[in-house]
Amino acid sequence: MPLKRIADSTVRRLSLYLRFLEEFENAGLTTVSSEELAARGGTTSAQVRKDLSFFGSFGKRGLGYQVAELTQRMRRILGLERDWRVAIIGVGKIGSALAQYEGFQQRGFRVVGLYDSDPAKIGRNMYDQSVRSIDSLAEDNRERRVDIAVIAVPASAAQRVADQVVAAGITGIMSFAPLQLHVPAEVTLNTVNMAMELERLSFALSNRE
Amino acid sequence: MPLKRIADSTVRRLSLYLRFLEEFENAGLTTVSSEELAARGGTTSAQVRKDLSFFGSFGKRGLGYQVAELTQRMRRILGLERDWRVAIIGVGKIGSALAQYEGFQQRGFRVVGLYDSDPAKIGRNMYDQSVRSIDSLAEDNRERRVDIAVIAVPASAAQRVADQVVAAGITGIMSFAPLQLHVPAEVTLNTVNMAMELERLSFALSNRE
DNA sequence: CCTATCTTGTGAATCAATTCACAAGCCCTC
DNA sequence: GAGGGCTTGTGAATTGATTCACAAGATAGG
Repeated sequence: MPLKRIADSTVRRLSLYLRFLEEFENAGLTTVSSEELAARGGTTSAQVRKDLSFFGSFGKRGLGYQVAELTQRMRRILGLERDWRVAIIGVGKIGSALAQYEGFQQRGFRVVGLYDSDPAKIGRNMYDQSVRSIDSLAEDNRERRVDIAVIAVPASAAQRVADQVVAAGITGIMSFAPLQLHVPAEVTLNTVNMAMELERLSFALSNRE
Repeated sequence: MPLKRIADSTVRRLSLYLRFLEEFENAGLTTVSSEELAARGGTTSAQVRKDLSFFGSFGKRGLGYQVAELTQRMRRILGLERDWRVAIIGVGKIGSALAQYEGFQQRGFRVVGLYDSDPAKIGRNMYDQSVRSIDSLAEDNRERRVDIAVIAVPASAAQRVADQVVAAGITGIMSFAPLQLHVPAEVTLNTVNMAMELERLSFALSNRE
């Protein structure tokens, strides 16, 4: 639907707007202006309108936006109207935290598989799933049809796991490994790098006024 | 040290460069060019040189950069030459994962306190620390001198906790709560929003060619 | 129906980030 | 110590993102 490439910063803000719209909806508001959305998110009304304008025109001049309608539009734009089938690879601390995270399931990200390489974990039942060997990923995926693989293994194993994920035909990856993964262009990769986030904070704290 | 405000994207890349430099150092390389650093990180050599130029000139023309020297410079720039005293607030799934995360400690982020509001957890010993009530944060901090509070509590409690953190005189916050926190300007806040990251991936997957 | 008051949607202008391109410096060889 | 081959550091040019500013629609009230 979008005519030109959408900037990453725009997508991040859309996600924020959706969060605020849900708040407003829960608070019983039926209508919201770009100014109100902007105030809630610490941005400007022009920014909000520009962001939305990439996808269409959803408001009424003089009036603002219908909360319920805009919420639904945002969900559609962000691809949240469908369920996503997720496999979590690496059932260590981070993997376990994610497997149990309710917000995950609630938003339509359904965990359909847990994988690990540790023989002590393989075969065990954890978080309502039977843990399987990473080596069975490709075979499993013939019927599991996983959309997104969450990579939560140590840095040293991450690239090998990523290769297996790609080989299994999974085209979405969310990685928590603190390094740069290499995947083919047709695979979409999003990395959350905790080390980088800490260092960003360290930099900011070290360079105040 | 930096003369003008440094862009967030620049700091993120500095953090990446540091990671690559450590790799190169482990591999025994003594010298590296901006072109090699760029190739490793999927950017351009001009970008690398421009990023570094905000902080000084660290290379030798015709030769490149000394790996060991540049590594140390990057550490200094990012504020990683000192230890940071960290308190983890909310010892649930995410908080526990972080408390046990070795990369955390290794990079000089020392966990000096665990806090929770659950009476079943308060007083217990977890991960080599005695869990304390969030309400004792301000009092504790008179001697604990925490630099960074990691907020890993449910969204509904996050703003209240943030207020307590600020009241305790802690000026660095890393939040994992999926909402926008409001803090005074003198407090540095960095938010990792998992919901946003998932939605970013969802958007990317939904809008492929 | 006309006027006053809002608020959107969007080109134009500004501000910021990235890329280009090249002079300047360094090493090595002869 | 002069020349060739590299690679840095940085102004200038370009590309991209944000902000400005205003015409166009919409509502409400008289």
